[in-house]
Amino acid sequence: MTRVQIVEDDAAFRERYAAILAKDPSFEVVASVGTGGEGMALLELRKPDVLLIDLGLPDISGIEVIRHATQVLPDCECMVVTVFGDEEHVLASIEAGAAGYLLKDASEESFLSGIRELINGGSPISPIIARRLLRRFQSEPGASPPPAAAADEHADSNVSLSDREREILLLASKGFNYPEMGKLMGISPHTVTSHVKKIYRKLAVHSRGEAVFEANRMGLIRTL
Amino acid sequence: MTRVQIVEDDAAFRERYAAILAKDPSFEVVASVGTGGEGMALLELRKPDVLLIDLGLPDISGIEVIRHATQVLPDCECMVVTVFGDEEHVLASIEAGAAGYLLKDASEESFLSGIRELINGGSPISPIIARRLLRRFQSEPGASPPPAAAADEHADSNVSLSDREREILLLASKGFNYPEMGKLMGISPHTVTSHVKKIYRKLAVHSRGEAVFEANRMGLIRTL
DNA sequence: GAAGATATCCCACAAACGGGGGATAGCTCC
DNA sequence: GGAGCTATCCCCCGTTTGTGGGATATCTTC
Repeated sequence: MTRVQIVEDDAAFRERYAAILAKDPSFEVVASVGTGGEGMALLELRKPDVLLIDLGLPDISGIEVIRHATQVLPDCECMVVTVFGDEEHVLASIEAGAAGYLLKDASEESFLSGIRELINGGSPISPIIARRLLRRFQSEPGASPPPAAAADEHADSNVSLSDREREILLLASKGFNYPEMGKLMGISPHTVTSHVKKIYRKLAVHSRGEAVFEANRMGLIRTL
Repeated sequence: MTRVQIVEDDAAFRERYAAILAKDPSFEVVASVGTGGEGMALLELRKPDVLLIDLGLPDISGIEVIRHATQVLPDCECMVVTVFGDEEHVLASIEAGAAGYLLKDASEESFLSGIRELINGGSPISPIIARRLLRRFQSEPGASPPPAAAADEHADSNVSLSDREREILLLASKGFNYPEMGKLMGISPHTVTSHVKKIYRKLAVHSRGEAVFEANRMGLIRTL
């Protein structure tokens, strides 16, 4: 019998988790609360084997709860279930002692199997999260190449955009939309979207803001 | 159409992988060999999108093949499929550039979904492997830069954003959408839109891309 | 001359965004 | 006490974006 505690401020999600867990009789939800304060208080009372923890809690950060849990209940496995996939949250959670990290859009099956993996000593991690972790790992071990921005023509950090792509990126960074860019460049708006798609893949981003940010960081577009 | 190359010395496994891949018409096995030498030679000829690589090859280590692949085919995703779950192999693979790490006992579904995750920018990792990675992360305090906490007194060039606004701008630059930002900050998505509207007015912009660009130019957000 | 990379065009659809309202509450500064 | 600012929340609605397809035409490159 695996005792599970849920700490998640969204009642709908709490219920969803509980419903999923109810499908496996080997799970028992011993606590289900909406704030970090309640969560921490209940940890020592209910002594769960697994803690499902959201990061965006109204009172304190889920990170704090994880830290507390690993201290007072070293045998309790903490699984983060959240919408946040950014590096800061992931790293902070793991450093605090999280053993698993799932995104909230995980399917029911991966959710259940995730918890089973957890109690079997594994660390289920959403692939998107894992990629960020690996990136971190790859950059750490070796001497990290200093980001010395050589302002040369070939200052690309391994990504190279075509002229057309760079041009579009610049226009996008100035707030032009597809029809406007098309007009300015004398091509169809559809073509612009095609280019943008390729740019996003090359930069590994999924939105304008992110693309401009990354391009800036990589020195692909000049701020002047 | 995703081009897959298989490098695995056990013919039975090679065939199994090919059979599984055949079930999804969007996959095409462009090479399937049993030695690292052959594998490296074929990489540049077949230019696969995904490399399934075993570590225990007869001639050279799969690690070498990965290293070679990431150099000559930067866009090719390398997925290790092996029986070795020890830290050395895992870390070496990842440092060499592996993007995924599955154990050979993975189910057919997790195998297929793993490859799909891979090409979608994720990193499928067997939970047992992931646990070792996390342990590594936890033990090595490492050079994890402190999360960009707080508000420095930046010299804003004539516009001044409130703390809240700056915070949102930073999140926007990292590709978060409204619901995610709301969750992250513990406020309603509606509130986020309100802030964004004000930011746009202050910066005199009308889109994410433009906002990030301007904010960058004005030194309101750091490119890190 | 076949293969690759690039640029071009088109369709379609869900999700996200931008901008227009308006409202309550707390805080500061005069 | 009231004006001004910030933060918070909500609705509506048309536009834009992101992303999946697929297609043709260059122009190198091998």
